[in-house]
Amino acid sequence: MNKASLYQQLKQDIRQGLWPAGAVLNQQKLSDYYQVSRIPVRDALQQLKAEALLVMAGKASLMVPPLTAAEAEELYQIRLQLEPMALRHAFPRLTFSLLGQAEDLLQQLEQDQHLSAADRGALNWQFHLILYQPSNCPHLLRLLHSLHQQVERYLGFQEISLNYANTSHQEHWQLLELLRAQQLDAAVALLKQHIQQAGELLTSHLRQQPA
Amino acid sequence: MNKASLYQQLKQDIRQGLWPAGAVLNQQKLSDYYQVSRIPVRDALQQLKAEALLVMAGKASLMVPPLTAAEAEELYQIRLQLEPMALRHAFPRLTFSLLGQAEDLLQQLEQDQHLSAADRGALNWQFHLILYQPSNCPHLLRLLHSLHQQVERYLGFQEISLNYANTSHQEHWQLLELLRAQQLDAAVALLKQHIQQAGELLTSHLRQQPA
DNA sequence: CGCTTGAAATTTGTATACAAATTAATTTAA
DNA sequence: TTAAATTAATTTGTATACAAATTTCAAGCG
Repeated sequence: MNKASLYQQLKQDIRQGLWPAGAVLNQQKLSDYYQVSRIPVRDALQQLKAEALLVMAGKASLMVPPLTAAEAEELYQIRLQLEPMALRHAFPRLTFSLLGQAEDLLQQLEQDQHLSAADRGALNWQFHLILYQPSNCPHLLRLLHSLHQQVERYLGFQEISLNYANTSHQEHWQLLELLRAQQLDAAVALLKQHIQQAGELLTSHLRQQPA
Repeated sequence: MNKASLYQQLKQDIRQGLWPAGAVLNQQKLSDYYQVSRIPVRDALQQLKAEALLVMAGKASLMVPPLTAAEAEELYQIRLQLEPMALRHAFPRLTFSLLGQAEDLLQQLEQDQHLSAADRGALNWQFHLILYQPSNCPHLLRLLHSLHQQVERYLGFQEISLNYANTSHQEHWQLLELLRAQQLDAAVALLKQHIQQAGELLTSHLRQQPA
């Protein structure tokens, strides 16, 4: 378990609820659990903190942040501003090859019935990423990646994940269709609607039964 | 020199050109220079890397990223999407007291003739931050803070900084005026124009004489 | 002359030990 | 009984030492 993989493992374990929202992670506990010294644990923790996947709890301890409707809404609103921008920048350099890759992902996402919520989240982001990659905007992509990772924590609930998936599949196919037909404005409009809808679904769910 | 202050010091030293664009920072060199062990150096470096104030150079070494017109443009375009959003969210909770604080900052920024480029950058961000704070969007604010820090590296050139300041002072005052008059839409429009203009000034300068 | 190969040097990653700080628990006073 | 203060426990921060990896550089080959 080296530095990079410890970071990945911790991130996954947080997503999957091993360290649930509100849990305080101290270095000793983690270094015991993962069988490494505190140094790589510190590194991983700090990186997760920088990505806001952990937050300060008190003066010096780190916590898995609670899930709140307010945060979810904020994250989706930021996505709503940035993803259309990414799509616009990428559009001129989108190739049929890329659209094909995106299509493959969609099919996989639809057909594989027994995917975990985490897997679905990852595939969903890969789909979007393929469309945004050609933007040649490294900072924007890094930022979006970070946002998606934060959002994924909210999709750990199977119920949400399923609802989410069903309503968005159709929109995903439509999006590809519009892009293939060179209908940028329509595609952007659909993307906006898609994000807004997903955000509203999630936040309304969270407000009904707070995590 | 503890962990937090080492991070601040390094960041400032990068902004001020002690470690110039393209420089490779290795832990040994820094730990010698700042008279601390490599552990806190590692921590600071990793944090700076997470904020994209340092980038990977090769497989394991970190570099002060080169300044490019393309990056500057990207950063400003992201700001252009996010800052209007922040202002809109903050608007309902903007008080005259806050507007007054912003005014004080502007005056300071105008009157103090012998401010360093770094100081001007910091004050400029503080001005914007006062207006965005009441948005109650912690993620958005964190993100904008990070973007501003990256942009500040580009304002180290006194020539740019001065030009920038002169053209933007008037817009800053106007912005406050519109906000005080509850003219949100006009204020947002002006803000957009302000950011776009500043971005274009910077990128055109960079394209003329690459850093 | 350029390219690959391999070894030496440098640099990063990790463990352990100890110092400093924070968190908790317990005592003491109002 | 509650709240403040002090002490004990835990936890984080840092230095040093060593292992693993990367980078550099020079020799060998085509």
